[in-house]
Amino acid sequence: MLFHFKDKFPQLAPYWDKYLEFQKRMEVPAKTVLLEEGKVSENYIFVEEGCIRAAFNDKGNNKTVQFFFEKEGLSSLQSFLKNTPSMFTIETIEPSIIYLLPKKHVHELMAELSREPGFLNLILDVMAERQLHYMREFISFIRDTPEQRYQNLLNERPHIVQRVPQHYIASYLGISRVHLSRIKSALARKK
Amino acid sequence: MLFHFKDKFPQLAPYWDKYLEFQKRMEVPAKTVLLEEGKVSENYIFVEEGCIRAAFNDKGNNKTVQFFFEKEGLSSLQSFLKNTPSMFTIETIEPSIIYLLPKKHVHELMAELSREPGFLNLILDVMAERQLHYMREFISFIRDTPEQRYQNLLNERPHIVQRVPQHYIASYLGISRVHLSRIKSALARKK
DNA sequence: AACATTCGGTAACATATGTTATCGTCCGGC
DNA sequence: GCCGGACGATAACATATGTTACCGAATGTT
Repeated sequence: MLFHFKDKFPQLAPYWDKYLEFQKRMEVPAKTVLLEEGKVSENYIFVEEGCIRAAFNDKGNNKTVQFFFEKEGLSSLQSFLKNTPSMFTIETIEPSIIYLLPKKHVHELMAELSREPGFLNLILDVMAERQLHYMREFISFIRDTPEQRYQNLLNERPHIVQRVPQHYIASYLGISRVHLSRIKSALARKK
Repeated sequence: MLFHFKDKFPQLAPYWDKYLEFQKRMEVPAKTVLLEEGKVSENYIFVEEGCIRAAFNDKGNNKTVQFFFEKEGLSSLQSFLKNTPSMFTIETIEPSIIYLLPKKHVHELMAELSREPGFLNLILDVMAERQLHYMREFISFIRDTPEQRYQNLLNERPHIVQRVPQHYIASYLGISRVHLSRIKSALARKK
């Protein structure tokens, strides 16, 4: 949740620079596991270049729940905040350049920021936005058919469809890869 | 998100009592609309007695997304925090006793609390928990069949199945009322 | 160049789910 | 006590979706 602040609240920029030195830069190939399901998250991850997915194992099937691209930050929030085993594996999709900021420094940074006036509203905002994100995903399952969900993806986040292998997208949409393929050819025929 | 604190963090109790006088007590019959979809949320709602649902309109169909019971508090978070039109209608299911705390006082209360040490971590915790809630709902759609989702509901939140009319539950599970009825009779046959 | 691996398309079949319609029960208002 | 509406079960049929299996293209490895 941290580096989202950087773009949105430039007035806090000095803090980021101060913590730059603690970040570890890594250049990794595709399919590199950054955090394994069941282990405790130790780093906040910032994507400089490339793309990453969060997934979990369901009776032998690997199911993707979220995608991250350049300039986005992520952590397994629940694991990171509460020191519990992560529900997800975090894995690169493309060869990527990432920065890791150890949990210890994240907490220091948070402590410093909390003294800044307006920080409470800031964090409320950021957390509310995240909450909204998952709520929208949830509602979309109640409201939309898989075909509609795929179209939403095409309209709202086309970069995902362009850069992510199709079978990851299928599990993210909650359907089989065969059915996603069917949906695509049905859409192509309509035009 | 406010009155969750009351049970979990008794050390903050004085604050609640102080704001008691600003709350408006209401005794309402079933199917009373407390907030209409499209309008801006003006009150934080606390359920003293009874039960409430949040729902939205989808092409003429009414779809329920969440249930609330006694001693729970709620608001249409996004509408409440950002003064935007609510995505949901909030409506009683049973005859209920509720307390309304106007937004103005909620903000005052938050401002006071933010001076309390440890409040930041507290609110981070509460927000993270809410986020987790919606994330789990979302993941359940990716992972589970409707039948499994119904069983989860039975196991984890049986009070919902007991007190809420079945067609509300069907839309909450993302299926038709007919199919939920089928699932129930299939389960009954298994035993 | 041969080869394995990953990825996506398609077909055929089985199963899950939606839609519409009908019926019976329960419950509140009159 | 009668009536209408809300609720839930069931059937019959249509459609959506999963599963398995096979093919071909692209890519990386040796």
